[in-house]
Amino acid sequence: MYRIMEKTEKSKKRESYHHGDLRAQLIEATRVLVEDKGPDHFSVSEACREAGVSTAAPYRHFKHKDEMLLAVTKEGMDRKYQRMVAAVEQHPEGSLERIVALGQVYVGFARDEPGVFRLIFGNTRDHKMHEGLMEDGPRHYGFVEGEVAAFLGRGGVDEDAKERAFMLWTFVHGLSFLLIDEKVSSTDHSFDLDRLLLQVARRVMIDSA
Amino acid sequence: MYRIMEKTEKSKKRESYHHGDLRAQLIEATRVLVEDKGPDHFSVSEACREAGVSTAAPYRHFKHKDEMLLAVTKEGMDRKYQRMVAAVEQHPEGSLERIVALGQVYVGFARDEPGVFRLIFGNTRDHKMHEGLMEDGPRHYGFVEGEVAAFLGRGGVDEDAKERAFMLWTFVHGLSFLLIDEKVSSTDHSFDLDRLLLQVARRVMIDSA
DNA sequence: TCGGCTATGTTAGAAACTCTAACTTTGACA
DNA sequence: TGTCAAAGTTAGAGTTTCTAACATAGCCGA
Repeated sequence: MYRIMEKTEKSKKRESYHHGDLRAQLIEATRVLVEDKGPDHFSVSEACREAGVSTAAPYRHFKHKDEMLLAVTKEGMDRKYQRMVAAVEQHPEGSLERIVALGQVYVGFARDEPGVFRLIFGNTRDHKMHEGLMEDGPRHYGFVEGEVAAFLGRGGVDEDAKERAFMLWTFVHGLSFLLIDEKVSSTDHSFDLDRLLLQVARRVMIDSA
Repeated sequence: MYRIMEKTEKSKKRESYHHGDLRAQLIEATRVLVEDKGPDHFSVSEACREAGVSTAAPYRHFKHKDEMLLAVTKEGMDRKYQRMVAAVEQHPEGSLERIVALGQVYVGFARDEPGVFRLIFGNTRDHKMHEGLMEDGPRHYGFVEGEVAAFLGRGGVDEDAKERAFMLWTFVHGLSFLLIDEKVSSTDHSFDLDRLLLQVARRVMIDSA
């Protein structure tokens, strides 16, 4: 699991009245708690205890609890996107490996940070409240569609490319949740993630429309 | 959305001290609230208001809040399973239509009862607390594997059948969540569920291993 | 250097929620 | 008919989110 271990100089017991870095530290505390207890068992109070401030302090930085979660969500989406871009760059343009790599990052992120993954893709009605969050999803997905179209050798993203991209998304999305919800044991000897991703990528990307 | 409208004779304002049907009525109230507000915004107090009893009353029937949700979960799984069996029976044995029908029920259930669907497949660590709930999942999934094997014309469920069944599950699972989480708009003119399910069923079930 | 403004802390407390304890009612059954 | 247990009730402890009113201090202009 993803952990940031570097602690700011004021991480424990500050001596000044003002904290100096509270907003960032609250977001980080929130992220850790979300991973530890799950998004629905996260409490503001606990984050405050963690950061060593009163329970009223966060409300100088966030309108309400959900805004803290949204901050973590946003930050998580950015991180996930960066991983996707980095993964793709390691393979030649238009190759199937790029597609597979995208799937690996998707599932990998879910397993590394299930809490944040849930925030990103779970019940997301309140994403609308966050500035820019609603735009990130389609933009990131557009990137995937572009890769799919590139593999197919099309000029642009046509209907067929969209459909195939959607099948792939659906697949890795479902797989991610089944894994983090422990509906399927990844330790099962017959479970081979890379093989499975390759299988699916082939079945979806190759042959007739 | 699924609604039970029949009201028991004591549904509103009972005159007797004892309720008579509280357990069942609380489960039903819980189910409705879970659909209306989502599983994580459900509160025992509200269910009590709904049923017209004090907030302490449920604790005669359930150990804690989660046990009420588990009851709804269990009941939902049973209902989902029945729908699956019923759907399959409408098509000839070993036909691809049976496979597609299973997918339709899966996604259909998610759309009809997103709240309960989330309970069944969401963060399910506490399913262990419920007697029998942990066994239901594998049993229902075994049924699907059987159908897949039947289509393939195998004697039993071999490794290949298992892998294909898993791909299908993963797909409909992901699709369900993307739909109920509004990551993809089902009203999009290019979105055709039946077509998509058939596409995927073909790609997964037909041709080389 | 000083005075004040504003950002960012604090404490106190309201309202909601989960769950327990102790009490009450009532149906069932010996 | 009398008693017990099941299943309600009220009271309240402890936690939570969030607001209001107050406190501190960093910064900035005179």
